[in-house]
Amino acid sequence: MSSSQSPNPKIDGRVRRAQQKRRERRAQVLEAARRIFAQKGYHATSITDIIDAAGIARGTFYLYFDTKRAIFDELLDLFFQLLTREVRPVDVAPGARPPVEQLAGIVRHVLDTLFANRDLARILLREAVGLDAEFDRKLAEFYGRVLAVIQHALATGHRIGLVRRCNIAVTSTCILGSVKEIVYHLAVEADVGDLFDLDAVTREVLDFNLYGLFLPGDRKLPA
Amino acid sequence: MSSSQSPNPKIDGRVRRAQQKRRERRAQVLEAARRIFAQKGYHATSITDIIDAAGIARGTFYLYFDTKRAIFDELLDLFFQLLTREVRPVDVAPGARPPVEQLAGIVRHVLDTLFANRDLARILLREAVGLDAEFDRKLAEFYGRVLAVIQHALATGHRIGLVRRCNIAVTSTCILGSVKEIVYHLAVEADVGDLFDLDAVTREVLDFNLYGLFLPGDRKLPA
Amino acid sequence: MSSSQSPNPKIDGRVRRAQQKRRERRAQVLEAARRIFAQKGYHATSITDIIDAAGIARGTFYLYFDTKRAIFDELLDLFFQLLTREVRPVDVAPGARPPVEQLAGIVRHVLDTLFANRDLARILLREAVGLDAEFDRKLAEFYGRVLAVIQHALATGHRIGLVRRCNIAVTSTCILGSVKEIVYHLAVEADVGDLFDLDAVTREVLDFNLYGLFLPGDRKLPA
Amino acid sequence: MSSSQSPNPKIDGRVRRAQQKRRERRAQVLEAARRIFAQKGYHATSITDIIDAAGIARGTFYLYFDTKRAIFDELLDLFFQLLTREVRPVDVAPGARPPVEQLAGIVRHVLDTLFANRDLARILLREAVGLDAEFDRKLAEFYGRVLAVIQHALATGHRIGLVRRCNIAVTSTCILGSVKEIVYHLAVEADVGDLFDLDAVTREVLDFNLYGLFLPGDRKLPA
DNA sequence: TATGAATGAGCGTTCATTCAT
DNA sequence: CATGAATGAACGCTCATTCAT
Repeated sequence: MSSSQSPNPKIDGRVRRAQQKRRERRAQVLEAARRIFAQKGYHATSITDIIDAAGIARGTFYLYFDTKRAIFDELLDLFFQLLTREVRPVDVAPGARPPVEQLAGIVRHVLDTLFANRDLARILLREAVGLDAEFDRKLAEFYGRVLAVIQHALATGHRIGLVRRCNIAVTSTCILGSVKEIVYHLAVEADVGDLFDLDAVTREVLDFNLYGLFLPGDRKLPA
Repeated sequence: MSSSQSPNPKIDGRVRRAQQKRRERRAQVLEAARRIFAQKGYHATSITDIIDAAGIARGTFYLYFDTKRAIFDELLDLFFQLLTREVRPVDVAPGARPPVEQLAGIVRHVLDTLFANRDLARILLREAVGLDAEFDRKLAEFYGRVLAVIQHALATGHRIGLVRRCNIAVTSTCILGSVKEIVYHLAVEADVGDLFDLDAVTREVLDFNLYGLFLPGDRKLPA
Repeated sequence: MSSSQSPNPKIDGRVRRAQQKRRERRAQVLEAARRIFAQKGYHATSITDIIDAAGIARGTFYLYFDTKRAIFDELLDLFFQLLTREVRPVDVAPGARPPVEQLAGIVRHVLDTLFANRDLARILLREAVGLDAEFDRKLAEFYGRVLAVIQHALATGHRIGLVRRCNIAVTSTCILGSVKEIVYHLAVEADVGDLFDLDAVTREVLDFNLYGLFLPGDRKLPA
Repeated sequence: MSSSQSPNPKIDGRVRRAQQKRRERRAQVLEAARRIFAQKGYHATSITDIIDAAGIARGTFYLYFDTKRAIFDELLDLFFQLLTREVRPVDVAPGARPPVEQLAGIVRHVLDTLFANRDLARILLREAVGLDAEFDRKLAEFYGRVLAVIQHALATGHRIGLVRRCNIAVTSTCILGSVKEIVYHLAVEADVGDLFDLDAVTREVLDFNLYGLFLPGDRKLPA
């Protein structure tokens, strides 16, 4: 019950091998573009830079990608997928792991992933900002999804009495901002040789978001 | 004891009026550039866009600014000054206003200023990101100064026992990020017609940074 | 017997003084242009350069000269006059000074004049070359006049049996060339501090043109 | 014993043909530039002029030459080589051809070459003069080499008693000047239809430089 | 499929000239 | 007369994209 059958398995194999080769070629160009975009930024990167890095001819590039913009979009979309996969609502069902543990896990995963894909993170946080209206929409959509997850978590926290009352829109934005800034430093500004204790950073970020700055004894609002 | 005397007040007046006019002209071009840069971004903005918006001829632009880049720099530097003026260490001397009130004042001022200069904020947070190495340095320096103020405040808070122990580097980055993200939403993403209760936003941001998310009763670190 | 009479001598004086001032202003601009043109060349010299050097405003320049090209032309015309004045047919009338002495005098005068007006010489020999078709005509006319004088002298020399038979067109061109090249070195290439014994140079140039290179004993044409 | 072997002669051929085509294209642009530069001069020639004459697109020009200046330099360098090849010290070894015959050969060759490359000669003698400091250096170097050869010849002439005593610096400059001026007339000023008996011109130039103007009998210096 | 020569719209910048004050 | 702000045509150059081979 295969969806498509061919009377000629020999040609099938040839086609499959060709497609395989094509996929590899594409990946090779994508990889080169990622490196260069991260290094020089979108505008400063020329098609020449990419094809030189990929070791292909000018025309070949356009065999795999429609425009310079298209390959950039694809890189970002890839990264969006990578990140979205990790951002998942906290499970508050009975018997689930403690929420805070789950949060720690998510944050740790996000930091790990970003750090492992510093190039893409750099592109997302630096080069994709202020590119054009079309990209703004895409970015807004992505961050909107992230915010929705955070907001859902806050609302759940309110419902089960774990989280104090607050303006969800503002607070979720603050949380997103604090994480983005940490990621930015880790992925963009930190020198290559810098060593990070990602566990410690994770704990600090969580602590900041969960407990704020004040000591428990001072927990009174300003008059 | 007048600061400067001229034997020819008539010419003096003429000169003064000319300088006045020149300043106005400059401001007019700067204003046009601000609008366009905020709207289309640095790269998508052409000199033609700016002079069309300013209603001047091509050559006139170069009478007031050396290069396209120079006028952009000037806009950003202006904004840096505007912001830096407001970011000042918290005063913990006896008799000073309560620190939290001071913080509230600073945050409120920053939000006010940014909101009143949405174009510049948009340029700072979107167009100046990932522009080039020279601008990166400038930006890093600015945020470095802001971070230094936050870190100083945290250290002081530790010393006087107001703030719980934490990793100052990570925590200050989180604070900066939460404020930047709020500003970004207010200045960049919010629709023109949106109404904000800046007081309420200020309060929420402060609450988030000071108290975090958890209810007092839950104030225990995750195992 | 004055060509024009005025009923108002007071206004006459005023007019005369104004014209005098105008003439001085013109000379001042011309002098500045001469300096700059000689230094930087025609194309590299901007109107800004000239008015800065002359200490006048932009518009003032166009009060005295129609175009950048016009002031350049005027400088060259001035120099043409200066030189033409000195280039005069040799007098072979009985009782006149010996022809060779006259020649020595002329060459010496030309070298003196050119050396005293190195700026103008530099402009004539460097900047005016290959400027445009219109100027080519002017230059050709000037050198044509010089050549005519030389050719006349050669013809006269032939007639009175002083000069050996030769192709007048070619030989006069050689003579002009040898003098031009000497002038070029003196006026253009020589460092400011260099000292020249103009008398010695004059003698050498004359010797070269009159006697050529060969020793008398070798005076036989190549087979 | 073939100089290079390739496992794929088909590709080799393709590469060779492509290089051949490239060389032709380059030559075509160079040729167009030569024509226009000679006609209008460096400054009056625009890239548009060149590409129109060459029948190529704007970008194509920059595929073959880096800047407008670079193509001009290349033309001149080409010509420098062409000329330098012909200017060679006179051989005075026993058994060598008579020096005067050698000189005649050199002069004849120079005139031939220049006349055959009138465009380049025009560019060298007109457009390259007073272009900029960088080019001045280049030109000075070239003429310096030519002068050195002349001076060496003079010194040799003195040594072997063939040439009368003279100031070598001044005399060599005169010789250079006389040849340059002849070349200038032949290559730059002469109308296209003019006919020259280059042999006759050569003889006249040599005669002028060797014997000067005076008849043997008058060979006495002015008092 | 792969190539790379060719394209041309578009850019930022300059500068001789004009003209209202 | 003198000023200098304003003008705009023209320049050299770049680079994403196309297409014949």
